Amino acid sequence: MPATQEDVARLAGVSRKTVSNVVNGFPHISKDVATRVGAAILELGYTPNHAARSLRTGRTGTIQLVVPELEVSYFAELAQWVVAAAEERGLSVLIRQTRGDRERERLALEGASGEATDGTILSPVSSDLAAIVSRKSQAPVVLVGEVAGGGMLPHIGIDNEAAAYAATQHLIRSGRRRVGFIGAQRGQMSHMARMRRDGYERALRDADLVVDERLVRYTDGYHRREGAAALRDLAATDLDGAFCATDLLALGAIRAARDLGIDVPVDLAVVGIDGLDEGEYSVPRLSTVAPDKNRIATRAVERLLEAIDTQAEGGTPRDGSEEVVGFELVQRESSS
Amino acid sequence: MPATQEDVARLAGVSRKTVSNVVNGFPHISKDVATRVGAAILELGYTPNHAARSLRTGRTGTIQLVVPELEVSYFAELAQWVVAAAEERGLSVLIRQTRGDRERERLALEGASGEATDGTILSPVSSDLAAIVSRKSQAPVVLVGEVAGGGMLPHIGIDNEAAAYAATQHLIRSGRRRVGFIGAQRGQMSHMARMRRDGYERALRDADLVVDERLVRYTDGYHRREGAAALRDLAATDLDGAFCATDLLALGAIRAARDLGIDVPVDLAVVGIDGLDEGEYSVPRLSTVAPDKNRIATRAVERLLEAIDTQAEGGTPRDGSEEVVGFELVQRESSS
DNA sequence: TTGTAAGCGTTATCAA
DNA sequence: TTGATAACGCTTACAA
Repeated sequence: MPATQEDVARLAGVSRKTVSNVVNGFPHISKDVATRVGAAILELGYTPNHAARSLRTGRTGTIQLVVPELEVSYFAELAQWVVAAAEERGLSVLIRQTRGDRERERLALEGASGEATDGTILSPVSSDLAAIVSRKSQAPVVLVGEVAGGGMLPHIGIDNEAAAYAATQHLIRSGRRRVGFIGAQRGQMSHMARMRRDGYERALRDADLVVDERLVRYTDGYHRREGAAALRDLAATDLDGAFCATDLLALGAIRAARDLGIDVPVDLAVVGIDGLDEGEYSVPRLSTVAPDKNRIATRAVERLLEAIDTQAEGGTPRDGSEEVVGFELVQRESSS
Repeated sequence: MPATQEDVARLAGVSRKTVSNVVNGFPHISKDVATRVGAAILELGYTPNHAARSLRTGRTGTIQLVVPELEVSYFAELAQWVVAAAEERGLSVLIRQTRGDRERERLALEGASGEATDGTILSPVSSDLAAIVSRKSQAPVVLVGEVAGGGMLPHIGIDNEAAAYAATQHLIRSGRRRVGFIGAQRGQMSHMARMRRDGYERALRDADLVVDERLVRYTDGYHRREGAAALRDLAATDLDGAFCATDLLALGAIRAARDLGIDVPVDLAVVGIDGLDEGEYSVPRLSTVAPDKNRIATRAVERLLEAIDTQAEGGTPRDGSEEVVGFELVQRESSS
């Protein structure tokens, strides 16, 4: 049976409220009382009861991170930064996986775990999430990656069109003329997939190259396996460059190319997006467009915290503004 | 302002307790009352208040997963399985990262977040954690991976010695005679590092090969970078095989070998441990000893749940028994 | 500077 | 089968 404030108060010979003051670092406490209470706390091994505290304050000190799946390295790296940024601000992070499932996504926001947290950082699977915005007076949500909710929710991410443009342009500048596209999407065309595709096409047009549908493939998810399958499918064409919507797809594509005797980068140049650590050590090393993941995570946590505070003060949360984070084109061996 | 049981009770014309009964699926409720309450809940958009419920019940419905860092793919994959297994049992997972830091590890168990969860699945950084066991009547802990607490805590993991033996033996059988070891550890020799090293040595001895300290390197952490550095360091020797304590170290080693013009597997055969998805698509594909990660995660969640229930019923938790999970030697291109 | 009283939303106990 | 009442441990008025 853990000790309560009551126990500490009794042992220290003060009132419960005084213990509370000491615990919360309330300013006006006499030296004598402070040390007495401190000693009692130590002796009893008292820890404030989290549930009682949040029942009273309405805050849990926990935020939720909802991603498709941690097995996809981008989300693991993002999660790492989110957990770190949250820790710096005294917050804990609850992680949920949607596996690209709408129902799981909805549950994460409306179900019990939404109630157990102060707010959510969501990497949505699809842009069609009217449901997200229509939630009545629930905890705040900040979007990361995919855009959703029709621009009604705050969103942190890179300029996907520009990132795709940079990647494709890089391939063209390295002398490729038949540049293909391997894009990830769940279900129907997502906003992110469309942006990356748009950037790809604009880069082609700017270089006076034609957009050839035969060089374009879509995958259901983000796994290496799917990138490999897409490339095998493209191998019959005269492809000499491949812009992949994510690094994992690119790494899968490189593996498949290798199996088919296609030399990367000689026969085929490959560029991805994500800036995974894995691409720095792959064979060949992967050229990529690296978003500032640390910044995305940090800003997402900050924005969420702002929204939580605003709502707590009864204010109306700032409506969904877009926040664009930088990226960097990293040229490595897969595209030289 | 979210609706409370009180509001629902008023609208449905029943008492608060009745609403509680309906919400918790209590057996004896008249059809009529149930539907009336159900309608009221829907109309008001009522969700049970998590804090109040856990204050009352003493349960949070959340468990903690404490790992060194999610950026290390093994932990990301493990986390994925833990989150999935927890979800199946109606639990949420709070993730904390220790970054190999003792203080963070201690805080995760004793600090506020320990109070916010029903129990902890811990992947400790070192075996020297007397502190873990000496915690007074705190929430239960189940260990995963590294052993700690002097066998006083339940532990789920593979037989590290046998896994290392299998990996090393495989290298020897493929004709290697100068097999090196690249091992991960934080600070002083961890229990896991020692077990893996023991298995490595036993396999050498069983094949009448000598253990040569010059072929052994230790890294501080688990990153590709460190595996690469270790291999560069070993390159001056006559090494023809390398057993790496983790897949990430192995992948780093392969990259470094490549850079030095060492052909894997012709000049150097490499085997890791972890069974990462990454190794299935790397160039060359990575031979590995794959633990049943799903089972480790599932059993850890189950054991933790058992311990939580036992403690809730006032029983003394079953003492730290070891639970061994299977592994599989996966032969791929890096060691043929 | 400290103490007293009240209540956060829920479930457990016990009567009705 | 349902309802009243009392906690759970804490913080926030307000009073001393």
